[in-house]
Amino acid sequence: MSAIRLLVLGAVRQHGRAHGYQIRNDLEFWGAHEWSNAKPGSIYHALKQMAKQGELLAHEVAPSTAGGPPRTEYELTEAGVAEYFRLLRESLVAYDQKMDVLSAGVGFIVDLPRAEAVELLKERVRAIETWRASVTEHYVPEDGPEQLGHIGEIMNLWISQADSGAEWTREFIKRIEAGAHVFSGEGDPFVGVLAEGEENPYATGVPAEGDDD
Amino acid sequence: MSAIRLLVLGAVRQHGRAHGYQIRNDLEFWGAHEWSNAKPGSIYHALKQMAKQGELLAHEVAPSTAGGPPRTEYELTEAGVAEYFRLLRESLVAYDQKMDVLSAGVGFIVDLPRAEAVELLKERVRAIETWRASVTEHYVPEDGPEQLGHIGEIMNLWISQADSGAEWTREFIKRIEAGAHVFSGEGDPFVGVLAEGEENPYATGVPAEGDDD
DNA sequence: ACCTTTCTATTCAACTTTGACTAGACTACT
DNA sequence: AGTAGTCTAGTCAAAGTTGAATAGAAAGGT
Repeated sequence: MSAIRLLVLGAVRQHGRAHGYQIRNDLEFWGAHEWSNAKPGSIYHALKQMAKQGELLAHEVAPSTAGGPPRTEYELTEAGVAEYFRLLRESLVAYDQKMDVLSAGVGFIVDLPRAEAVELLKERVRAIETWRASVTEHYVPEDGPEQLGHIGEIMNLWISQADSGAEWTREFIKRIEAGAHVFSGEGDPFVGVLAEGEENPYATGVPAEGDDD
Repeated sequence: MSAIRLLVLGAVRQHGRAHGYQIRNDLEFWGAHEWSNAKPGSIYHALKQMAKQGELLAHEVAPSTAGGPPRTEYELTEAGVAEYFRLLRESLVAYDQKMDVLSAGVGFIVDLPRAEAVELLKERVRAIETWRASVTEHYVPEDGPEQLGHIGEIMNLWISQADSGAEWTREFIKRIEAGAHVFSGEGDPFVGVLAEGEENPYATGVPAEGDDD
């Protein structure tokens, strides 16, 4: 699973109704262009695809109000909302070391009730621990990991990343349990969208230096 | 950059001459199906694409010796060798948090001289540190990261993963400097390929349980 | 008034990835 | 000797991703 659908669904949902360019801007505002494959092409493709599959409803809209070609606005259908929450829950639980998916999930985690968020993250920790156990058990030869030669270093790497991921999750759980952030049904949500016309303080300029990927 | 080309080039190179199914088996032997997109389709596609681009030379080979359709064997061209080392070096230095690329690079790191390996890994550490500095500098508002709400948690996550990646790299460097592993030009290399007919102790069965991705 | 740049919004072709499918040959059992 | 199962080897259509290209409108200079 890639992060793009979750991101697009979540972004459209926050607006109620949005066109591609708005999504693109929001994702940039969240820094998603840094950690996900949220390029224009992918966004428009996801919008069209999900419209075709009935998760989004496409409204044809007159030539845009501010220059450029006419734009299409999208809205979540019921199926879209269901899919959104399915992807959101999955992104928080599943450990497949896809950081972009987890990041997207964290970005929308406050759409869930606090208790469920904690529950999902705890399940995540368990999933990581299970993964770790199964990997160390299956991939370490009886005569010790040295037998793997430098290939064993890859295992080291993955395990260290898994441990650090688990540790971050535990700390995050603690912060949530201590009352951090505003979750679903707890009053004014933190909104991470740009209002029509609001300027984006983080507009594509982060890489300023360090642009050498 | 995806890891597949590096993996395929490296695997073909170790055999001297190999067909798709052999590659597929090697990658499975290394556990690459766990941490990379090395599915059959991708492997065959990469082989054909690179053959078309002159990095591999395709030999048509008679109906296989052991059942199944006729197979095509591939060999690295000079351009292929150059591309292999280019990708290998890039994979070790670049910090774009693609674990599969780094993993592939580590898997082939011993094809480089020990000194160069250390040099590249040190550059990697520097790249991570630069990335970290630029992110914290650009994305933290003046009034503290709390202003970002739960979005700030994503930054926490990325930074913790970066730190753990840097730490692993430093430890790996230490081990190499202390003489671990056998690098290019240091005698019998550690070979991670299966000989014709040798059985694969790690054949697709690792997920045994924990298969729920 | 004219030209250049920038912003808005999207499209497209080329490439890559996915997962299911095909199909021949050997293996083991009844 | 038939046949169910598995191993070998690869293909293909559908989906996703990338990066560049398009095109109208407004802003800003000369």
